[in-house]
Amino acid sequence: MARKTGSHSEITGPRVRAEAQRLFARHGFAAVSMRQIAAAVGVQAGALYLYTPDKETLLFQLLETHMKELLAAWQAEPRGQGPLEALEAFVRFHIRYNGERPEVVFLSYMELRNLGPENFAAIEALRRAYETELETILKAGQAAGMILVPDTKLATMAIIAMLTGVNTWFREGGRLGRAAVEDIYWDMVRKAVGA
Amino acid sequence: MARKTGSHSEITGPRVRAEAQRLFARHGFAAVSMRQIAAAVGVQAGALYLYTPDKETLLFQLLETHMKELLAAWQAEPRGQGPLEALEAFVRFHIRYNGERPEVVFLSYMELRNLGPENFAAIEALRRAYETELETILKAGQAAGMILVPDTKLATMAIIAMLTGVNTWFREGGRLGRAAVEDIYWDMVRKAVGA
DNA sequence: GTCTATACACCGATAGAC
DNA sequence: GTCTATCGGTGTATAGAC
Repeated sequence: MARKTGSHSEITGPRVRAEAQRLFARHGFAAVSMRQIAAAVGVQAGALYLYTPDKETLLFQLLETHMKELLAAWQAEPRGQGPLEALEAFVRFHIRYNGERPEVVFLSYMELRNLGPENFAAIEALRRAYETELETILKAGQAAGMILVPDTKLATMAIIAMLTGVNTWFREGGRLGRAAVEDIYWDMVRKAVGA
Repeated sequence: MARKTGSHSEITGPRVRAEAQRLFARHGFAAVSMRQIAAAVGVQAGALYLYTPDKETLLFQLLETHMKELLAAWQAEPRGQGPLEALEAFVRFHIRYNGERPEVVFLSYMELRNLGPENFAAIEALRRAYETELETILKAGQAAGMILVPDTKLATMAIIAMLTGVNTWFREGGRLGRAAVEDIYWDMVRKAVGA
């Protein structure tokens, strides 16, 4: 039975976050009003404040959830024994995982400046933790003589930028499928680190 | 003699663009008001409309000017004879040129969605022209057997993403100087394309 | 839990005086 | 060329009814 009003807390909360994510990604955080989010959810603007104390916190929770899930997913990702296998796993994981959720990945790179200092620092710390995962692999490979890069920190940043860039041009149904893109990027990364 | 009012057209126009660029880069296009820009310039909000028909056009002109200057600067850049020398010139040029104007480069990547369809298309065309410059080099190198990449288009996107990413972490006075960064990235790019 | 109504500030853009 | 004043609209967030 449809009804216009009533208790929907368990449904509305996730819907608010989903619509906010979609709209923020599409138009930008500052360009989206709470009224627009409410309209997309199908409630009045005031009702949003049952689920978030304010607009910035809504953004922060989207980003924090994403970063924590990203780290957890990488921890759970199967990877081989050596540094080279780990590097290949990272490359394929990053392309695949980010490719599956372009909206929130986009937000994570574009809307950090709309966070206050504490919230910003919290997301930055999670991002650094993720970068450290890759740098640790590169250092191990370097130590084992299986990788040769001039600087592991710069190689880390270069590889992540390169992989994240896939989201800016990849389109489902385009010339290349996801698997082919993974293969090609792994080939370039492997060569770039002298493996 | 200082005076509060008078004719300053030749000075105010550039100042409006400079302050808009600074504020847009710092806070985001949608988050900056015309009143803020006016205050930074030292005029009243209404006076801005002597220099731009509206806010979006102000953004567009910043981006268009930047992209045209980027293309012109690359055309004027000295480069060697072969594809490998041209690739090295491109890598070093991109890092150096973008590193010198981080604000407008940031805008060019972040604020495209605030343009209307025609303005968006115009900037996209300029960006594609720049990407084509690199892809042409890669194709020539591939044809000459001096470069081996699985896909020149993907290699183009990967290299540009990787190089542009430098701006996200590079800080003047950090561990590495600009020249060292150029050297390191050129080393990684050279290896990535199998040269 | 959601609604209606609203407080209060700010928005982009324009008109007309000087 | 710049100012002051202002239009019509929208912003986030809250109060109180149900």
